[in-house]
Amino acid sequence: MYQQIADEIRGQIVAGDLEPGAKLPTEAEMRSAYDVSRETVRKALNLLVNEGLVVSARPQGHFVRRREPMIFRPQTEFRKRPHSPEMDAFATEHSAEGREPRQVIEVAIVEPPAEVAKRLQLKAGDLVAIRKRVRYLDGEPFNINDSYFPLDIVRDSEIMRPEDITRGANEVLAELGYRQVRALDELYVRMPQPEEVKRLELPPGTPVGYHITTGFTAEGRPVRVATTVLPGDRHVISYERGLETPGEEA
Amino acid sequence: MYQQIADEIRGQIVAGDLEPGAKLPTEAEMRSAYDVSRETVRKALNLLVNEGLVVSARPQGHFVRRREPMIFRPQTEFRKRPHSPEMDAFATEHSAEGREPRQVIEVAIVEPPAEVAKRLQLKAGDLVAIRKRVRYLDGEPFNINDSYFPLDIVRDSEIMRPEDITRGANEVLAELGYRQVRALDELYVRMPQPEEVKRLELPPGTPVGYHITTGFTAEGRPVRVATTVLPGDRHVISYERGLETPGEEA
DNA sequence: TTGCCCGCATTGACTGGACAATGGCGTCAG
DNA sequence: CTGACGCCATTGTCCAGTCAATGCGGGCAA
Repeated sequence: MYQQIADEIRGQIVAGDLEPGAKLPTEAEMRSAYDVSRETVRKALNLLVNEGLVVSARPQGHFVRRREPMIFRPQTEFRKRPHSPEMDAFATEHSAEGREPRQVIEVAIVEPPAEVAKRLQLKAGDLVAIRKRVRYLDGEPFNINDSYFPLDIVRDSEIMRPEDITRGANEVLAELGYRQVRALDELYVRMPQPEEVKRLELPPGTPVGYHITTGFTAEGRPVRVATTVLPGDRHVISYERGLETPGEEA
Repeated sequence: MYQQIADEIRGQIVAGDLEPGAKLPTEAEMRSAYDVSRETVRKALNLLVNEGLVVSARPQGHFVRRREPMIFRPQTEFRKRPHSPEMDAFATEHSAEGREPRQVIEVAIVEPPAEVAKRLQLKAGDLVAIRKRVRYLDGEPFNINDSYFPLDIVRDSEIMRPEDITRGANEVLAELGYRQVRALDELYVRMPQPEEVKRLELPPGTPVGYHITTGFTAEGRPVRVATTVLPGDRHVISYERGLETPGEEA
């Protein structure tokens, strides 16, 4: 029965009868409209909230959720910065859309999590340098980006300083003799962990993409692992590929 | 308070104290353990269900959710089939992992949805051929893959027949004179629509990746749009890239 | 031994009620 | 006119209880 209520409202949302930002009837109104108890109405609303269609703003009511994703291009991070050299890759990508970027950088030396150690082919006890970044757009948290480097190759380099690296960390790695020529990308789709919910201020019903890039040198050594947590409501992941002709084999 | 209960159980799950498949305490047990009402316990469980950590099997109880993703490689769909030619790209990719693939194909001529028409650069009223596929693995639905082709270039071709195309629809397109040399991939992360929940038998708390590929010929004409709905609990999206050196510009 | 049926534990759905928290808005005082 | 205060509509949290649905497993009959 609460499913039916949810279905009806969901229908109005997808049909456009209720536009993004529109206010839904209050619980009391729906209660009398459908002649059910308040808890039943709330269950219907809870469904829609968990589907990411509705947000609740106490005590204003429930509203149809707005959605304005930005474009995330993993490839762009490796292109030459076309414009203002004082902006890093992130700023360049998004400032064009008229929003103000900002990022908070933290640097540390840690034992890497297992999934990172595996991809960097480290032995137990090996340490890594980690650059943790939370990126903001117009003051709102946008994504979390953590880059891991084997400690022995970045020790004392610019990468250890908690400041923007204008020309990109990848260029610094190249200057150190570890130019990346190949990357393996993996993407998981899942619900966020509570810590991610807090750091990214995610409303309920917001899944995230968890993107892991491993960068390799020409010799095949992995020298960088970057993980990005991408809130689904703020991102489109986009990339371009050339296609192999079916005659050749990789 | 129900948050605290959820936190505690979540902690046990991520710490590994509760292994995948393990049975949680019953609602009654938790009710007396925490000395709260049943509704409060259920609210905590509902949180975990929507986070994708727990599934409920009535009337057996609640269980820690299992997760065994398969690897999805958009690039592989363009490689020459290395092994058994009677399997299409999908079967080849997954049969190696010892599971039995199957797919149901449907072909139709329709007016394309707006997001497809836009990518195929069609005029209003232009029709497309659509190949709708639901793919199964070991009898379980795995993903939904719909491919759209401009009707004028595939009319009367093999693509209109609702059967497996062993050598791949892309090869057929190439034989028709429309070899694709470039593709644009977009990926959205969102919660599934009710229809997708039904077709893919998605448990609550399962987000999906919505993958749209547009294939272009050397002349720059889009000749194929493929959309794939990828349940987050069954997929890892994976691809490899060569990296441009920062000296050159794309 | 085999097969059927029913009980029972467990979760799902719904009700009615109570109190708390929040933020806007109107009112009132300075 | 301005600022502070308090009302109030609305959602959040929690409780106690009732009945329904489900599937396993034990008991009973053939």
